[in-house]
Amino acid sequence: MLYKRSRMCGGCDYLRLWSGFFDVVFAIHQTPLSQSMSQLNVRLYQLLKHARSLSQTKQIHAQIIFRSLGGSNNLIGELIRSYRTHGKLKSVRKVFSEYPSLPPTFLWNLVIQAYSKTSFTEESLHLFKEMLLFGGRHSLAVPDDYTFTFTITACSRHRTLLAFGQNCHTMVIKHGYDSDVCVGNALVSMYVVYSRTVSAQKVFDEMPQRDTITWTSLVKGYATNGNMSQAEKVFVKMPERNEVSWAVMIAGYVRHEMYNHALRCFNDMLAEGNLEPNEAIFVSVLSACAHLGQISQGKWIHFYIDKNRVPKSSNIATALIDMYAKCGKIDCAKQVFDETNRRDLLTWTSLISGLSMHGLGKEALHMFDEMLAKGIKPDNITLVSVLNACSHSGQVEEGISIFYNMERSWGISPKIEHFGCLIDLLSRAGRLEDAFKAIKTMDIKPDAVIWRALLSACRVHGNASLAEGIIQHVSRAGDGGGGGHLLLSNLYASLGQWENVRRIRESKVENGDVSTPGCSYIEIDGVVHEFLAADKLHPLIAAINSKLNEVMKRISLDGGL
DNA sequence: CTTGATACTT
Repeated sequence: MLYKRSRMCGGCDYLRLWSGFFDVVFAIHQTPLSQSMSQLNVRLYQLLKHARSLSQTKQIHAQIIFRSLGGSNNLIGELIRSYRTHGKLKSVRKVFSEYPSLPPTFLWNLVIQAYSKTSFTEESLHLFKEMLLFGGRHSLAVPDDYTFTFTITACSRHRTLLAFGQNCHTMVIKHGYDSDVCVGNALVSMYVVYSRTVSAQKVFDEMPQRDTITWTSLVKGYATNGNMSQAEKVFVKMPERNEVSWAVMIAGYVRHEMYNHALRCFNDMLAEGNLEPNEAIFVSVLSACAHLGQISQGKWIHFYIDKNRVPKSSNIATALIDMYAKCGKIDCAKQVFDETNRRDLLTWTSLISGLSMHGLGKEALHMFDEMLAKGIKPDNITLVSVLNACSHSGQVEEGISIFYNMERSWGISPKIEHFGCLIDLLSRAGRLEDAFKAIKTMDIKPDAVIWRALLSACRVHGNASLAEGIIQHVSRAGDGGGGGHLLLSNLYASLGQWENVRRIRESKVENGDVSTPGCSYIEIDGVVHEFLAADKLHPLIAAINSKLNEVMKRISLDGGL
């Protein structure tokens, strides 16, 4: 039976393993059972450690049961670990519950860890509580430093378990495990997840020993919950940095929209020359290039990736496609997509979004159909791009149909951004009344983006009376929250009521409500140009504006607006 | 006998 099943599991590496099985069977037949037990144990343990497939794990499991080895800690532990790596939590649980006596701490730890890495983190904590009950009576199952590492990690995965994590922290101190580096690291990163930077810093300060992970976790804390200059202060004090430390800094700059800093940090890392950038770093840096329109740096990174044979994971491909598309090189984006072997949802989505960004709506929809044909289900981000594509290529009916079938076709309920796309779609097509009606029947509260889409269409189509109606509707609905001022002032601006615009702008300044102006970048011949909304600072602003006017004129001639 | 902690954007 063993022979047949292992032949079925296939693959090249199984041969070596199969000869292992053969040795085991051979050994069993050669020597008396009593003498072969410990050898058998060692052999099965080795086999489990190198098992490559679920089927192999199951075969060894069968041998463990068959040879009555169910009480060997090392075998059961390795079995649990193996089932966990295959995502078979039910099997993990079964092996654990079939342990012949009260499981020792080591096995509790493995099961708690197995759940802590999944979305069932509560189960880790449930097991931990159960363990505490047993541990009170049996010294066999008392939690140790590993147990706390796993439970604290579990608390950081789920966003609602701060109190439980704090209880663990108390127990850690009581048992004296707070001097353990890994426990301390788990605590620091847990407090970071819950934005408790002060607590994270306190744990950090009180740790008797720290390693690179401790320092990196603290840097991450300041980079996500504080500002980058605080993160920098910790970063420069670090005794040693690894790839993750740099990744945390670069991603922090990107999160804070400090794209130039991100690129500088990346170059600093390369200048030190002792570490190779990894996938996370490439993804962040490419995102910075995309935001800055820094095509030259982006191309250089692409070249670097190819030259160093960095595997083109779907994440890297996605970042490259996005970078090229945002830098205006849609052909390069397409080429990267064509060269990517393992396309997933993200790769497809970034291409569709890039095509749509470039006004190639028909092509975007075509790619969307191809994606569906490959059996890939879209997510809400894909659908935003697809709806935008419809909007930009005038495929109104197609867009409406996609919008109203989102729920039924893919189980995605329309969110505010999808409504925004729908309103944009209808507005651009001149169906202003339909758009207004759709907004009024929405079950989500419309935001400024949505009103702005409709209003700018009112302006384009010269429909002042509808704009008036919208103003009345908005002030009746009392939509003052977030961007309300801006919205109202845009409303009046679109009606040409400049007195009202001025009144709102002034009250905004009095309230100290200063919004940062929109900003965009483009790189031409190696020079990055920066433009702010209503820019007057660029040296060539007069020439740029006259060109812009010319473009706008030609658009209105061709587009028949 | 044997289990640990840090990273990515759209």
